[in-house]
Amino acid sequence: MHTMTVRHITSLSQVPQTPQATDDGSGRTLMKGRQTKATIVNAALGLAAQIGLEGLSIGALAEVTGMSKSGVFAHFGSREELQISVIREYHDQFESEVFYPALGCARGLPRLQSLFDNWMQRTTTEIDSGCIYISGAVEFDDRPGSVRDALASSVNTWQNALQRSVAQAQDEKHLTSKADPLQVAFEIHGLILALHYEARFLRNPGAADRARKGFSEIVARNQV
Amino acid sequence: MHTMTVRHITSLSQVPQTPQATDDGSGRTLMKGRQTKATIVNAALGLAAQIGLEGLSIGALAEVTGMSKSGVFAHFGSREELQISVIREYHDQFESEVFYPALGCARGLPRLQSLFDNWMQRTTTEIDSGCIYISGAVEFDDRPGSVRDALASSVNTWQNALQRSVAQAQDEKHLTSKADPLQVAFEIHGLILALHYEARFLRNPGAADRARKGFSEIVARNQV
DNA sequence: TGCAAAATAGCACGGGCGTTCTATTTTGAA
DNA sequence: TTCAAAATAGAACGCCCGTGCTATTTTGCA
Repeated sequence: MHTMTVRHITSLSQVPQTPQATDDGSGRTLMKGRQTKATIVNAALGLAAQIGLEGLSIGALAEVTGMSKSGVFAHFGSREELQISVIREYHDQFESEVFYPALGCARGLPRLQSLFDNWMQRTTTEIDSGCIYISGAVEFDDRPGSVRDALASSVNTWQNALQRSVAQAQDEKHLTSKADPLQVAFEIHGLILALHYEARFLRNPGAADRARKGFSEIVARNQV
Repeated sequence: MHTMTVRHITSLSQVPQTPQATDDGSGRTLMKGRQTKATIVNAALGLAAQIGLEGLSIGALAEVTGMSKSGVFAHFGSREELQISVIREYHDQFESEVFYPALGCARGLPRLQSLFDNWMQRTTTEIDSGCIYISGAVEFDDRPGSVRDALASSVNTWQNALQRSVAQAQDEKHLTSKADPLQVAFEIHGLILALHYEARFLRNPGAADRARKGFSEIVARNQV
């Protein structure tokens, strides 16, 4: 029944020959599969933001993208790998929307303020669309495995960047050296989480203003 | 509040004859079903805290309680009703662990401090067990229905109590009248959410201390 | 243009889910 | 002790899931 075609690798030509591809525009040799995969991942990101990484199903994804289940599946090899791809995509978007633009501001308080503003901006749109860093944390907080690892690693990267920015603001004498970067980052994180909770779940108006006010209070209290 | 049930009585014999039960100890006429239901709900609460209200499955619950699936099911009539029962149970526990004990403290800052301490205490244990108000918010933030309604209503009850306590602290001149109770409650909520996120998901040590420190800063800033 | 390799589709599988229906057991007041 | 009602069990349902096969189509260099 199951004809086990044992692939004996005797010659290099049997190695799957991953063709290199110019990862974006028009340079030809962009294999169709990569574009399709990108399409799928984007659709999956939108879906996961709304219903969570755990809610993500290959069937639903196939329907959305107009493909067959197995066609979608083949790009990832497992549901876990799909989830990880989604996390990576989210990570990249977050980085390019929140982190990189802030590098245009001067080290210290200006950059910290920019990081927060960009973060607020993104969270505000996520009041409608949902946030994977937040929903994923709840879904995977005691479900060990590679998905959890990918998620935690991604969040940690961002937290470290935020803490570093606080420390830089201290170096630049914008914030008092007595402040604890971990404490400041913790409190800022809390404001974002409360914003997401109260605006997205409870649908309380004015949450964004309260988050912004909270941030300025934190800055004021830690100013030199 | 939930004892309304104004049954329109057309023929007494048709009324399902809900037998009244002494809801606790040994007073006889405690129908076996009620005890069993309570057992199930408790097991469900433990399960839901860990894997979420959405992860709750009747099969798993049957296995845990040593009953049959249909035996469990019969007590609720639907999965939604089971989830709502769990939310009610959580609500009651939260109330009796966090809210009521604080009423023993004097109105104003002492009571607010007690509310926060009790909340911290509960959240600390929930770093291991999980919190339904937090995971449920993420699971149901755009899934309308009776489960979401029950959850939001329960959370709102608590938020109102917290805001009221802040306002009382202003009345008692413990906090400045310039403070905004909504703002203060928002920031406190953020601290708890950050604690839960960073301790339960990221497993960062020291999060509880940061939450406590954050609270005392909020109080200090708003003190008269 | 030919043709291997890559991409996609189609189908089936085993398993868990909530729910329904019908039996059986257990309960507790008369 | 009796016996209806309450509580529980058992089996079956249709559904969707992830995944593994095998075919078929599409791609893009030689």
